[in-house]
Order: sequence, then structure tokens, then C-alpha cells
Amino acid sequence: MQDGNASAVSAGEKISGSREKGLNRVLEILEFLHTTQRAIGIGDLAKGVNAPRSTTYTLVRSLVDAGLLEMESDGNRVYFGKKLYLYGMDYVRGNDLLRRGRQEVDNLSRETGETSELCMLQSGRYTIVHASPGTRPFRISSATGLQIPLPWTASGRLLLAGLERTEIEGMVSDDDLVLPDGRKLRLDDFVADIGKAEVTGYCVTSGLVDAYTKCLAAPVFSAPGKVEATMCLVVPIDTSEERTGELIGLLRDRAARLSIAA
Amino acid sequence: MQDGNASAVSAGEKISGSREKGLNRVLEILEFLHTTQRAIGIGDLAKGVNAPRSTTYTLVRSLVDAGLLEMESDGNRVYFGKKLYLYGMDYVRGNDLLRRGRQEVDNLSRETGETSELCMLQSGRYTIVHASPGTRPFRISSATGLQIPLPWTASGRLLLAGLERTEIEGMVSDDDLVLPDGRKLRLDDFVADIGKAEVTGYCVTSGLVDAYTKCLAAPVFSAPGKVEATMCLVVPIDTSEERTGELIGLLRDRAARLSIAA
DNA sequence: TACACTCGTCTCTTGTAAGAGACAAAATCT
DNA sequence: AGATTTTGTCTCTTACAAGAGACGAGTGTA
Repeated sequence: MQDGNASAVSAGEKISGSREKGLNRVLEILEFLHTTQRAIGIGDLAKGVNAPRSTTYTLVRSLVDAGLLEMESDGNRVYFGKKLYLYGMDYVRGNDLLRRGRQEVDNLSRETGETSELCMLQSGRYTIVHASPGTRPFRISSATGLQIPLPWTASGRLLLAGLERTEIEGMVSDDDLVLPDGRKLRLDDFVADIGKAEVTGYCVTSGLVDAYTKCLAAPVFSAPGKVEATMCLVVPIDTSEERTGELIGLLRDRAARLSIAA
Repeated sequence: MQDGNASAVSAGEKISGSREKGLNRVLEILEFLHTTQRAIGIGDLAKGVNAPRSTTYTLVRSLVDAGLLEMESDGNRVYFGKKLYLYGMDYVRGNDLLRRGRQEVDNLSRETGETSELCMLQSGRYTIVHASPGTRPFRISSATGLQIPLPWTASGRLLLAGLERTEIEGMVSDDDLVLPDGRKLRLDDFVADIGKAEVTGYCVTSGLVDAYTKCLAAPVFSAPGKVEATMCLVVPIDTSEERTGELIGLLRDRAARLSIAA
């Protein structure tokens, strides 16, 4: 059953090397475009995923023909195509949690004026699946699809609830424990946080991703004990105790509502 | 550049036959899931795209590991995965026209109460890229991602504006000319319709897809003369001349607004 | 006008992935 | 309980795709 199978052992990378399977090349291409977030020339693409140029041309042509990628009007650079958008919408349609979660997040940020996000694990990485900006003058950064080390976030602590310590270790690299400001988190503390978050049913982190915000998160369950996603609010770090409490209450309420129809 | 290259020759299908490239198999799998619109067992999937079972298992595993597909909780059936959703959102972000088009369509259907759609060509096929349902008691069918023969729609007539007759023939099969009620359209008439739509700057079709609706469409240009998309409204066939005229005016206005910042 | 790039296409070779098929275990039917 | 189908995994062969590299055309820069 899909357990820690050989290939899933994270990085791997196998020293680049020889004959690579076409499909893998394609997966790398897609992932690369996801990180660049913009159209890119085929030559650069080949460099970026370090694949041979000839191969890259062939694969890109297939993908463009299939509509997964689209050629920019300049006839050289490529980026994601309509087909991927359509498949993505299919995913949304087939996924109640995501569809309703997006809705709740949008509501929440409109009602509170704060930045709100829906987060999930995506192949072992913390991922912001949907974000709604809030109305504060200074924009709190956060974009859909962004991937962040689990230990930097409140949501990360909730998403790992119920996992064995060894499993957690497997999902968190040493680099992940180093915060943006250079401080290093101890794994023991992180594991302890996870346990605490599980029993309290929410999690707050202050000044982890940056010094000026704190992050409030509540779990969304797909089954008793199984955390499928989190909803969170990103607020200024000097938000009062009182308001923070209110927001957490609201957040937990909405997250619970989402949990119902798993 | 990219002109009618060998592979693009539509159907092809090559009588199924022998060794198929892995990537192609994957593309077929994705397309198959797009048509079924729901999770499906791996065995059935193999049948559906008629690929060997062993191959299908291998490919599906790759795709699941990569997050393009997700395994249903029953551990057998698969459907689209979060990665595809994220890539799809990347596409939206990188595509002004789509982003603003979705917005306009939502506005339009809210303001008029009618079903509204944004349509584009997707590898030679007419595709409903975004749809917003409208408030009428009877739901007019139309789903995002739906693909319909070009001659059945008003939008189809606009999207082919400016193409040579031979190009049009290449994009329309004989089957496409047969309407849902069995009537057969003459290709000449269709080509004539396209020319007419181009000069009038909008298009109305009555009772083509079904007997109870008419379809109003207006073109969205990405460059002078180049129709990139259409916006359309689907209304009851007995809508008065007067209201139809109003709606067309509104539609053309909004479509023109979309055309500005190509 | 030479020089140093990158781009897109082609050809040829060989390493390897697609596929056939066999298998045990699980699920489903009778 | 036996019969029948389906599921997931494995092995082995060979057809063929990935890759190396050469080529001409295009672009910039010294």
C-alpha cells in the first residue's frame, strides 16, 4: 500500500548521469516551470533540468501538442498550458474539501480582513493550496502553490499530528530546521510542539517565517484523528491577546465545519 | 514554425498496436480521467486506454509519486492530484486573459442572471474554459472543461474567424456537422456563418445544442483580427428580440474590454 | 567581416523501458 | 467450499526512445 517505497526517498537525484526516462524528464520540466513561475526558452529549460537539448525539444513538442504546455507567441519560450488548467479544475470538482476550503478561506479573510490560507501536505511538503490576501496596507507574502519547510509554520505542526517520530524525521531535513533568521530549531522541540498542537486542537507560532507576523492555524480532519488540511490566519505579531483569541475561536469553528463532510 | 506537423494530423490512433511511448500513455491516461470525471481502478484504467496492465501499474505509480495523480483512500482507484491543481493555478496566474475573463464571466452571469461562459480553442477543439451558472430555475447544462463540436456553437463560428476554408475543414470532422437532434449542417453554410460572424462582430445560434436555448457570443481579441476567446450567454430560445439585443450589447462591451490588454 | 553565441532539426547507436506473461493473494460469485 | 475474476508484483526480451553530436541558419558584438 504505497508505503515508503524505494523511489520516494526524497532527493535521490542519482548524480544526474545517463539515460533518463522520458516521463521523469517531463515531471522535472513541470516542476521546474512551477518554480520559475514564468515562460522560459527551451534551451534554458534543458539547462534547468539538465537534460540534453535534443531530448528536451522532443519532449516539449509532445507536451505542447498535448496542450499541457503552451508556446509563447515568440515561438520559443514555453509555460503551462490550458490542459493543465482543465485538469486542475477537474481536481477541484472532485475534491469537496478543497472546493469548500477555498470558499471558507475567502470568507474568512473577507470577514476578518486578515490574510487567510488553506494548507495541505503535498508529497511530504507543506503547501499553501489557496490563499486570500486580506486588507492590511502591508501585504503579507503568501502565494498559492508556495512550498515552505514544515517547521517554519503553525500548520506544519498540525499536519504532522499523529505521526511517529521516525516518520517526522523522514519528512524534515536538517535545512528545514534552520529558520529564515538563521536560528536553528531543535528537532525535539519541534516534535514536542506537534504533540502539544494535537491535544490543544490549534497552533500559534510567532516570528518564525518573519519577525513581524504570527501564524494561527486550526486542523481540518478527513477522518477522526486524520489531519487532512489546515486553515490559518497570518496576522501582525503585535495583535492583542484578546483579538488573537477571537480569531482562533473563529478559525477553529470554520475548520471544524470543513471537517464534517469528509 | 509549429505548422501542421506530422503528429498533429488529428485522430491517427495508429490502430493501437505495439510498443507505445510511456509519455503518450500518460497523456492518454490524463485525457481518459478527464472524460470519466471520477476516480477509476487501475485495471479499468488500463482497459480504458487499452494499455497493458503491467505498464499501467508502473506509470500510475510514477504519477502518484509525483503527485499528478492521487490514490483514493480505497487504495485502488486513482484520479487527478494536487500537483495538477497547482500547475493549473500557475497557468491562471500567468494568463491575464483567463484570469480577467473568469471575472467578467462571473460578473456577467450575476448581473444578467443568465448562464455565461468563456470559451477558447484547445488543440483545435472548442472548450468551455469557465462557466457561471446563472439563476434560472432550470439549469442550463454547461461545465468547465466540456468539449463540444465547433459547428454546434455560436462561439465556434467566431473562434474560426479569419481561417482559410481548408484550415476550417481540417478542424471539423463529418461527425461534428451532425447536430444533437440529427440534422446535418452543410459545411458551406458553416463557413458562410463564420464569415458573417466575423464582419458583424457577434454571433447568435438558436436551438443547435438543444431545442430550448439560444447562444449569444462575442469575440475577445488578443491582437487585431486574432480571436483568442469568446464570451457567451446561453438563454432560453423564447427570449424577446429586445432583451436579446440588450444582452448582445452588454456582451460585446465586456468582450471588448477584455480584448484591450492583450 | 570575422567570432561566438543560441536555436531548431536531423541522423545514428545503444541502453533500457514497454510489454507479455506467469504468479500468489484477495475479492467476488455460485 | 470450490470456481472465477481481479489485483498487485515480478521476470525476461526486444523494439525503440533517449542521447550524442553534427549541421545550417539566425543573432548579437567586437
